[in-house]
Amino acid sequence: MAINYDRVVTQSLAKQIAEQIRSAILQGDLQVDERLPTEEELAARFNVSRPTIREALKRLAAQHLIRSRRGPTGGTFVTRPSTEEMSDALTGTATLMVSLGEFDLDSISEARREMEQLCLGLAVQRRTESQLAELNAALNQQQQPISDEDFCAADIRFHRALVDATANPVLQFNMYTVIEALQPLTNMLANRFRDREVIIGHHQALYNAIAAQQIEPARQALDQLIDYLTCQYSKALAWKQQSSQ
Amino acid sequence: MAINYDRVVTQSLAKQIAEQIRSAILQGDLQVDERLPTEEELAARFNVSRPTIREALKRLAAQHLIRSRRGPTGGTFVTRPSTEEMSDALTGTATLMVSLGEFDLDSISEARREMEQLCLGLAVQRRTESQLAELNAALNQQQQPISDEDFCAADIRFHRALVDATANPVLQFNMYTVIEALQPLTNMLANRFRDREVIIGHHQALYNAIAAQQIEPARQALDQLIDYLTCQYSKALAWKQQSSQ
DNA sequence: TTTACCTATTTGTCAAACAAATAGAAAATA
DNA sequence: TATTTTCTATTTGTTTGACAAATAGGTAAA
Repeated sequence: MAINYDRVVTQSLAKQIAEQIRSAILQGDLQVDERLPTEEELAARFNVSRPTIREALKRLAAQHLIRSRRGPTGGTFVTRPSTEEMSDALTGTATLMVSLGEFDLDSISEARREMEQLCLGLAVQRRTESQLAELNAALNQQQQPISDEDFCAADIRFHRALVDATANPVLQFNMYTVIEALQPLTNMLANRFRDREVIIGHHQALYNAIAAQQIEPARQALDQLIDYLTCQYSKALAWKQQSSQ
Repeated sequence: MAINYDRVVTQSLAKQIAEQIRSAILQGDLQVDERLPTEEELAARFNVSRPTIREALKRLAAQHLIRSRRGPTGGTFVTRPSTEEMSDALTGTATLMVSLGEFDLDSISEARREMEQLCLGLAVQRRTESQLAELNAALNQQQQPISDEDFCAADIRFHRALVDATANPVLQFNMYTVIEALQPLTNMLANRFRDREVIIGHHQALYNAIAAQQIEPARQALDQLIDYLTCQYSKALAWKQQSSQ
């Protein structure tokens, strides 16, 4: 008769413990701001050493699930990650995927075009005066004699303001990936004065159309911007590939 | 005259070290599959203890940036995270955001409608026979007398197949957030036979339109599905809120 | 009333040791 | 000669035990 075997556990103790606590948090069994047992108590409960518990907790902290504080009112608490923390984590992930070649330029371009057009439709309807002001401020910043880094930061600022005008946090959250996934590629063009001029021109057209709440000119400006960027990226990549041979 | 003060560092050593290594990875200074110095060597280099190094490394491991192995050919290696690993991390994040109320139902609904309509446009053009087969298989699975969990899993399977038909990894990556962010809400409806029938009906219409490559019927079917789901969610939430008072 | 000091608690860091996993080399066996 | 078993050194995983640092709140002093 056949013998049944239990699955062999190859994961480290710390990882297993982290997974258990993570599941409890995601399932709502641990509430935000709830205090976990002390490290000593957790060690006793899981029957492991305190350093092992600490390794497990550091995994959770790295995922913005918990935070800790020393002192009599200290301890380890389930945390409420801010949207900014999550976005930073997400863009780091996206940046890694791009650098690993998981996302090719055509896919990024297409995703950005489609998703930003979608946002544009909502932004044209819903933009507020303060969001318009932010778009304008980013545009003005790009027109200054600023560094490549600042130009790129202003570029992100402009597109984030556009996405913020959708008034939809889910779209905002997702668009940050796409906007900043192109960041390393935008860096290739930021040093060229001519490219800056063209980008600023399209941004100006975008801004004008959004301000006037005219969807068609806005769509065309965005299409032309994405077309231009994709074309320049391709040229820059080809040139870079050729000059490195 | 004024005295200048250096910024006081309040972050733990482990976190600071993790951030430095993470930056090196994201900036490409550390390549995938590259082996880091041993824990002993890192401790010497950063002038800290080995347990502190281990805590830093566990943070990076939790973010799928490194992996480790014991033994003579062991060590700590920069890892190439799979798209699945990243998606799992992302959906965990999205699930947390939903449960924390960062994403309200209207925003989720709107984002899903807009983004899935976008994907639908591409999917109708690009779907392959095997993707159609996968859509059909998920649909057939939902029509079986299965558990609530399996019904929800089949629901995700159907929509993932739809998104996969866009042939765009960036859209796929982003859509997983939106698809699974609604997962806890779909759970509310999966136990009701009547709701299942309606959902299956819309899925059938979607499948038929995608198979026939007719965009308008596909759009209408998706709109009706999202409308139905949003309406039922609202009712279920209102009912749940009322019965918990 | 305000400021300074103190205490006990919890996390952060450390040293040292040993366990476990492991690739490949060497030895034993068929 | 080919295959299997054993062994070794390396690196990570885990533990024990200790002490440092941060800290909220209570108490004492000004």
